[in-house]
Amino acid sequence: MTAPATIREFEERLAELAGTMPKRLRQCADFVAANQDRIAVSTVAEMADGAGVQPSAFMRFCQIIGFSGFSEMQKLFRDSYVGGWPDYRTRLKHLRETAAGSPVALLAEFTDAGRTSLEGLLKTVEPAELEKSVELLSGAAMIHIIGLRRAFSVATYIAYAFERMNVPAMLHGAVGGLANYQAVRPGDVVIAISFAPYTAETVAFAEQAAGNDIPVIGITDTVVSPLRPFSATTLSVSEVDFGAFRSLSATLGLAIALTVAVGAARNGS
Amino acid sequence: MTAPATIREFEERLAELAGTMPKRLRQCADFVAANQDRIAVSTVAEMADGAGVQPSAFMRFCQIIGFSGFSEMQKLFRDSYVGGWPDYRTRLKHLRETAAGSPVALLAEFTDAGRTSLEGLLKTVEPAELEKSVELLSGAAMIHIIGLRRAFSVATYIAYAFERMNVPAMLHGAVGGLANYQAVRPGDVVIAISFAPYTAETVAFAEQAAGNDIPVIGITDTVVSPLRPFSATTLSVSEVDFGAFRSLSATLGLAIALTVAVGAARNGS
DNA sequence: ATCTTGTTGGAATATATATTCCATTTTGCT
DNA sequence: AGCAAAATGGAATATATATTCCAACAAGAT
Repeated sequence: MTAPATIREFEERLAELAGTMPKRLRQCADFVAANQDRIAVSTVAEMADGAGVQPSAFMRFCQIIGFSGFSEMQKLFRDSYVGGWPDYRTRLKHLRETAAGSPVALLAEFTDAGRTSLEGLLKTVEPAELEKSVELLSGAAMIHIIGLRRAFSVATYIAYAFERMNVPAMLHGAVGGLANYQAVRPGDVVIAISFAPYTAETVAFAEQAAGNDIPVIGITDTVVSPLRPFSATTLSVSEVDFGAFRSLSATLGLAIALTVAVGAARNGS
Repeated sequence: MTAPATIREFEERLAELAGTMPKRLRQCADFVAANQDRIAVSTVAEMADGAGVQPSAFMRFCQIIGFSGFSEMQKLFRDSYVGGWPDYRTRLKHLRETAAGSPVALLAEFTDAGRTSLEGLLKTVEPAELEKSVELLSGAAMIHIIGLRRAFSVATYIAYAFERMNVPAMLHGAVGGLANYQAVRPGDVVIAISFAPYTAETVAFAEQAAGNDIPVIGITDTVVSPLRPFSATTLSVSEVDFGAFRSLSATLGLAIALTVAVGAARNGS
């Protein structure tokens, strides 16, 4: 068997062989596939550690792919590295100038919008509010999540993350756009997510909850959000939008941080 | 004299000292300035050769800049290349130790992860594949979207965006985790989204579609993804993740770009 | 249940690479 | 031109890193 001569060939070989590999080698394959760019600048020991295997196992992996050893494999990646990939900034600039109108150019724009949004996130979110939210959610008997239309993906992600961490949570509005008002009981907490133009159902749900003295955590964009009056605490996110669409990157980032913090707080740590 | 801690600091130091250096060291400085990206993947011998000096001279150069030797200097460049792609073992540990009490620190971690993921997006997505995807989707009679568990939020977002742009699309698995295999008909296109550990249902759906000659567009993470064999075209996204949680920022960015591009193509513009 | 084949972990070894040292050469100064 | 100081080249050494090997173990077949 001959060694792959290009990265593409390497990828093909990897995809082809990965399925038939035993456990440890499979770990190597997965790690390598997910961290291709590390190969050029890492030692076997580092790669093996990252994949969670012994250096000798990683060595075998290289040989099964067709290289004589790690060094030969690394050489392929080092060669392709030199003169390759410019950094993010230049790449973005280049795409803007040359690829205008193409899907990649769009991708670049949304990428940049998302990045900017994320950078703004730390400024717009009040640490005190965030901490209060975590506290409220940590003590909740049940967490109700509502977010419709554009905010629905965020709601589903929060629901998924809570489920994964064994935190009792319920996603409203998933079926038939209906919210189950009656399911909200004393001791529960509501997370309401809505952005301009605010969905009436979400606001109504928050209002109803607030009326019954259920604490509401609002995830929203502006200070004039209709969610604010009904919220015990509000987390503000401002997304940079490109054209008529906004990238949710910052909102998702906030959602994950919130859920993980709550999960950590509840699961004993 | 202390070693530069960042590339920027290194550049400053270099600019400051280059003027006062003797001939051979000057050659090193010039070569390094012009070939910064080689440092991470070259040996002293190679660098020295490139600069036209002896290895020992290059060694002295590193020390004059403030490093203990070449290895230390190389480390700076290697680290900056993997730039923030943290090996998640250490980060996760760090997170457990320090951030448990502070949600804001968590938020900072996740925004950082999101930012890095987004920057990586421009590298991992193949322009040609993206264009092919847009083309396929533009001509589709109906677009079927499947993504479960972690990928579900992405799927819902894509469904929402298509709906907004009057593109006929159908989200599978939303109710009862069921996919409606029978709804897929000739002329349709499937978007399948799955990340490690890959959800069996998603893969099965893609397989079924591929078997009936329905083009599948796979949104996945690595080249060893089980989605790949069944996909007419694959869009790769690698997210930085902390154990079980990943930011999805990059994936959503890709999803938006893809849907908007398709929307624009279909709605005449 | 026993054997065989394949897989794994870890220590031992080989190799590549960085680093130091010092004799020699060059440069700058009086 | 002659001296002192600095710079240089190359060989010798130290260190890090890749690579191999084999004993222990697990999985599958008979």
